[in-house]
Parts: sequence; C-alpha cells; structure tokens
Amino acid sequence: MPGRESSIDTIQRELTAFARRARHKASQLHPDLSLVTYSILDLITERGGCRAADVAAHFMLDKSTVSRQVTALEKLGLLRREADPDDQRGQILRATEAGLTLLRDANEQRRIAFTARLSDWSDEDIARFADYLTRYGAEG
Amino acid sequence: MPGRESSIDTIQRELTAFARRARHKASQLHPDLSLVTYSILDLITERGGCRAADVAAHFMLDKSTVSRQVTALEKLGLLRREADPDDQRGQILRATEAGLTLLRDANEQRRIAFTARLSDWSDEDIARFADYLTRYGAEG
DNA sequence: GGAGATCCGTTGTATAGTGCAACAAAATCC
DNA sequence: GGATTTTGTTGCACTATACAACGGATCTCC
Repeated sequence: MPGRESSIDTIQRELTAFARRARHKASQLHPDLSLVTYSILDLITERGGCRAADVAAHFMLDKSTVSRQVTALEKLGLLRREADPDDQRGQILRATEAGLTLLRDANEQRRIAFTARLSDWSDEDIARFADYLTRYGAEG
Repeated sequence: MPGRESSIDTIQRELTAFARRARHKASQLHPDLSLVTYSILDLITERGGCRAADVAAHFMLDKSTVSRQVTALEKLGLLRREADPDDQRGQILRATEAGLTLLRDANEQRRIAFTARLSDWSDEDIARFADYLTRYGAEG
C-alpha cells in the first residue's frame, strides 16, 4: 500500500483533474444547461424550493451570481419565483414543469454517461466508491 | 448495499458537487494561481516539459486558451518557452525556478488542506479512495 | 522535389461566469 | 423607532473560454 501522503496527493490530483474537465463535459452532455444552472435547478428541486441565499451558501457563490443565473433560468421558463409568505424580502425558487422535465432528462443523460464509464466496475466497487465520495463530501 | 444505479447517482452528484466548489477553493488556497494555471504548471513539470498542444489535449481546452494562459505564466516569470529542436513549429514549455518554487508551495498548501480534511480517515481508506479515483480518472 | 494537406501557435472577437461594491426593501434587534 | 442585518438586484470589471482566421513550419504523396 502506498503511503498516506502519496495517496492524499493522488486524491488531490484526481479530484482536481475531474474538476477541470467537469464544465466541458457538462456542456457537451446537455448544451442548454451549464454546470451551474443544472446544479441550481437540481438543488431547488431536491429541497422542494429554497431561496437564492441558500443556493449561494450551498455552492459558495456570490449572491449576485446566483441572482443572474436564476434570472436566466426564469427567462428560459425552467424556474419560477414565489413570494415567501413569511418574509417579503425573500423569494422561494421552484422548478417549473419544463424545468423538471429538462432536469430529469439531463439527469438521465448524465447517468447514462456515468454508467458507461463505470461499466467494467463491480457493484461492490461502485458502492464503495460512492461511500468514499459521500464521506469526503460530508467532511467539508 | 445500495443498488448500482443509486450508487452511480451518488458518484455523479458528489463529483459534480466537488467540481462546483473547486475553483472557489483553489483561489482561496493560492490566490496567485488559478485552477487552470496551476494545472498547466503542474502538467508541464510532471512531464518534464511539453508542448501547448499536449496541454490543450490533456485538459480538453482550446489551443487559444492554452496560448493565453501560457503567455500569462510567462509574463509572471513562472514558465519559459524553449525552441523544440525537432520541430520548429512547436515550443517546449518548462517551469522556471520561480515556477517550481510556487508550484511546490501551492502543492504543499493543497496537501495541508486535503490532509486536514482527511484527518479522521484510516490509511487503508485513503489508499482505497485514491485507487478508485485513479481508476475512475483512467477510464475516460 | 514540389503542391497540397496538416499541424502548431497567435490574435481578434464574442460570450459566460464570477466577484465586489453600491443600492433598495424588508425584517430584526435593542 | 432608529440602527443593524438580511435578501436580492444592478453596475462594473475581470477571467476563462471557444471559434474563426491567419502565418509559419512540417509532412505526405505523387
């Protein structure tokens, strides 16, 4: 087994490599949705509606960036803003039907791509890899 | 053990989440070097010098993008271009001493951050996680 | 050995994503 | 009730990126 430090270097390098290519692949996979807009749509759907400030905090993005992305998604008819009855400052963001359809389609295409890439992995290895990634993601 | 499809969804989601945050963290970690310039400097050093076309292919970037990043790195004195004796069209890119120093420092800071994040992981888990990432990265 | 194809890098142009700062409106806190 | 905080928008600047057009060098094939 390689040393702990060398393994950490590998993790760092591979995760960074993945990040470098992610945007490119995302745009190839689904030209209508960028990595960011896809992620925003996914988050608000997963949470059953949330505010722009929550999105910004979750993705470590500036609120102005989120504001513009939300505007773009709204113009595309993929998302709508609802007044928050408890707080007139905030808006609750929800995907529209069109947004949900597009999101399902994008998820499906992504799943196909990932499945192809992991085709020669055993079920056990896939499950363990998923566990490690979840654990890693939960740390920070 | 969760199903294969659900594990693939997890892998997709976690890797995407990582990609979303990578740029932000990279700029926090080392303001002088963006994720891209860091990666370029790292690649040409790891390979012991390579051409811009190799960099573009490796990162799936347009050659014009690489050309501009290389120009920026050269202006910062972190990289130099050498004539390729075998092919007058190409240039061989190499990190300067300053570039190597900065790269070592950036790597060290990144390693510290990763080490902290993985502090409660066992050596075995880290090694397996690194293996999975390497295997994943090698697929595509 | 030469003409055309190909490869390598640069530059012009356009676009997207991002952050910071300033702002407005609403809520919260003494 | 005034000060502070929160939420979102907008103006501005900058970076990263792609595509297209180009110039120079090399290679291929006849």
